[in-house]
Amino acid sequence: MAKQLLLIDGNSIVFRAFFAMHNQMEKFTNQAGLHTAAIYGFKLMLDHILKEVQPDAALVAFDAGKTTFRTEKYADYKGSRDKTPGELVEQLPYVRKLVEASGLHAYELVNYEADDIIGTLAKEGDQAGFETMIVTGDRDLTQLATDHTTVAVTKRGVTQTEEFTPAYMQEKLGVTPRQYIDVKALMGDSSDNYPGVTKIGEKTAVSLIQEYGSLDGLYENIAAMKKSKRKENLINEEKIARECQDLATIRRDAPLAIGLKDIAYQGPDEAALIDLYQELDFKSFLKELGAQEGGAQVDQAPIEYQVLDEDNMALVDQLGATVCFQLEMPDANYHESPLAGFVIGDGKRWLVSRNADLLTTAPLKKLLEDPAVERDVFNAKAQLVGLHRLGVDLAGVDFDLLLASYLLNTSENANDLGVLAAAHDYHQVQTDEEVYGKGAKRAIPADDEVFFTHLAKKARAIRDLKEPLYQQLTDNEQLPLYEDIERPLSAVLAHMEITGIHVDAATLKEMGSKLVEREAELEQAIYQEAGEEFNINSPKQLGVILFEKMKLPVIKKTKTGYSTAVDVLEKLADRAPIVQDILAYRQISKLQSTYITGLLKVIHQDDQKIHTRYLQTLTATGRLSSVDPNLQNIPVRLEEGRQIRRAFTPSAPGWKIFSSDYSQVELRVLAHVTGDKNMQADFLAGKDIHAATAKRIFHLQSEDEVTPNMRRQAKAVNFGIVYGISDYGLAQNIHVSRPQAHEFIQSYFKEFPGVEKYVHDIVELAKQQGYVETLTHRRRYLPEIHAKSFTQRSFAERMAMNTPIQGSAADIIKIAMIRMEKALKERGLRARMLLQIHDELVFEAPEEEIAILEELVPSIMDSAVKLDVPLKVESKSGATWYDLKK
DNA sequence: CACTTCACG
DNA sequence: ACGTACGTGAAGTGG
Repeated sequence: MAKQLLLIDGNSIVFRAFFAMHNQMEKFTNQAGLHTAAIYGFKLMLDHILKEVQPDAALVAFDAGKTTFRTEKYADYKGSRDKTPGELVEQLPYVRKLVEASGLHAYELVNYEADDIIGTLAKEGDQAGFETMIVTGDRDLTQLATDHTTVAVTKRGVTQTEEFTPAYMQEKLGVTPRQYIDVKALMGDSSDNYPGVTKIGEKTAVSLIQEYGSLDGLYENIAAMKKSKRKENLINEEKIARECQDLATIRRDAPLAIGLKDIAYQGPDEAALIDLYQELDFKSFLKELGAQEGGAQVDQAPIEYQVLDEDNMALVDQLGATVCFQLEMPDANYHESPLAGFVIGDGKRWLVSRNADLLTTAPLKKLLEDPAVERDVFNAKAQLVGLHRLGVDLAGVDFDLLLASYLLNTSENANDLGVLAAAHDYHQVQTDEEVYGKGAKRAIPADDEVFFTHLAKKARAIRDLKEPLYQQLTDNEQLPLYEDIERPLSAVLAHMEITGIHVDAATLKEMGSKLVEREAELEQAIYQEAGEEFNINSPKQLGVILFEKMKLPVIKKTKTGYSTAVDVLEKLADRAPIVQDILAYRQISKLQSTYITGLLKVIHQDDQKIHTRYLQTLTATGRLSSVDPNLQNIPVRLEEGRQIRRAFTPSAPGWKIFSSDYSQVELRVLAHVTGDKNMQADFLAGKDIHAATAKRIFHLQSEDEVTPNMRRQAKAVNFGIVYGISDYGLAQNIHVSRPQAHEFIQSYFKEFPGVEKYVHDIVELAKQQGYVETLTHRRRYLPEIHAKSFTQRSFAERMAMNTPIQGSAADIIKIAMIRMEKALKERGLRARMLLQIHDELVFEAPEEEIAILEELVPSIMDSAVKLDVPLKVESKSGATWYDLKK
């Protein structure tokens, strides 16, 4: 088989890719704000063509600059072109990098266009017996087609092409490739700005060339041509036609410094591609490489380890005073995950085992429980819980790779050691997904070598990343956040998770059976009203019933169809009785599936408790989240749902549930960080803040004049400020017109000038430094603050306003939790902290300790930090979580 | 696995 | 003109 030569017209493909993806251009930017759509499109084209042609030699030709021999000869050549957009120019260097990393040669030649390079090499290819494929976005190159050279011209996108061979050109255009030049000479080319002969377009040009064979043939025989205006033009403009012919002719003898022998194609340089994709944020392509090559980017060099067993435990005593440790739990839920093995080591030696029970034996248990040993881990909280299951009390941790990574960049919230290591440019450890697989195929490898190597490399990664990450925390002024807040908090959270909260299954089941009955009634009523049975839980089917069959007005649409969300249904409620029933059905079915069935599934049979997991390294703001199950969204707003809380009871008779929550903590933080004197004055005076806000923005004499509706609106404005206000959002929320909402905001800013200054300044700060911070220097990067897209940029601006507020509130309660845990211990109280719900702490305690908690908990919470306004804490207690009373 | 909906702060 | 309130998790549907 003949050798294959691939020649790509770089500039024209990049242009095509850029304009093909122009409408989604803003979706394709990397973190640094670089546009990447054209690079992306180019990559798609490249993949496509490399699949079709397996080249032995390949080259991408680029234009060297604006001036070429053509512009020297003809000043107007390409003179009408618009300036290349900046969004495209910035991508060109990356396209070259992509080309080179993909194993193709890139070439340009001063004074020549890419076409000429391609023409010259195609000729060399023909002579050397190659089969050549030329890929371009420019039809002019079809003149290069021969029996051994095919010209693929992109159409519409960049991956679909039309392939021009001499035969196809004859059939489609009626001329040969060589004749195509002469056709162009007569008709001209407006995009390249050469005119051709007056009044001759493509049709005429083609028929003339067909008749006379060529431009030369035409002028040789022109005297015999019938007298006409056209003949006159042809004669008068012969010079132009000859010039245009010269311009249209692609050179096949450009003085290239390279030849076919220099452009052998040997496949991609994966490491370079990975670096490039990382810089460009091409996640899907990164994934492809990882999947195809099994993590080729990871250094696969072996690591030395020793397998521990009962007989060589003495090795443990030889470890130094600083050890990296990991109890391996393959399932995310470490309360239940199998304990697959462990690794412990000090950098000199890595000891591994599949037998987690060894950890309960003397030298290892002692090492883990000795406060004098410095232990470094990945996810201290998980290690604490896992070891607790073995009866080992991990005494404390120095470096937690997961926690440190999260603080350095709260948006990089992966939960996998390999992924995070790679994010810190460390490539000597694989991800769990790579080693263990995913989905149903996920399993601990049976092969000792594979499993132990992975464990040892994880431990080594913890060790290798310790110094650089500590250094970065220090540089960011985040060391106190790490050492004084997050690290101690991980132990507090572990303790809360292990303690769990008692849930009475019988109560839930009883509620469940009542709900099932009511659900069935509503279901029948809905079918009746609809006149047919359908799946009420399917928004799609429901949409058909409501908006097609019953012809109710469509208020809002989603990506996929009609919206049937609450706010829509509420607007339709008085038009058809079915809507009320659907709302009621939804409410009940939510309670049933999420809160009755859902919670019953996660009550542990041995202790009748639910043990949630708090995710400490997930949210971008610094809040916790709660999973398996989520105990931070147990119903409270509506009475029917609130009943669920009856099932949450103390774990011992004679005990009670106790809860304290911060009152308006986010607004107090707002008053503090903005320094707004009016808002601070209202808080210092102990006022009802929403009423006080209403009095100010509605210009009332006293708070007595505030109507409930005014207070409600003021409250919404306060929330809006915290969320990063917009008139649109506020208008939606309180159902007023957008100008009206705008008025509210202006009035608010006038009354609270410090707040206005803050929302302006924080966005500027985010733009200037690239991130915002909370009270404790928790950081959130906002690269999209520079986005050109209004939507994206606006999002980032609201995050800039909201994150310091929400995040500082999170800081405050975290500090309180650490102090609270300590206080309970110091005072020898039996009370236990069970739940954190963002601004609320829930405890259980013996009845006789409730009075103590009523003093202690608020005093610790309200003194967690010193703000310019007081923190206010309210407490309640009761027999169950439902029954809490002041 | 994406999408929609709805529970919480 | 653009077109959204901030931060989460779970369940169900349907491709």
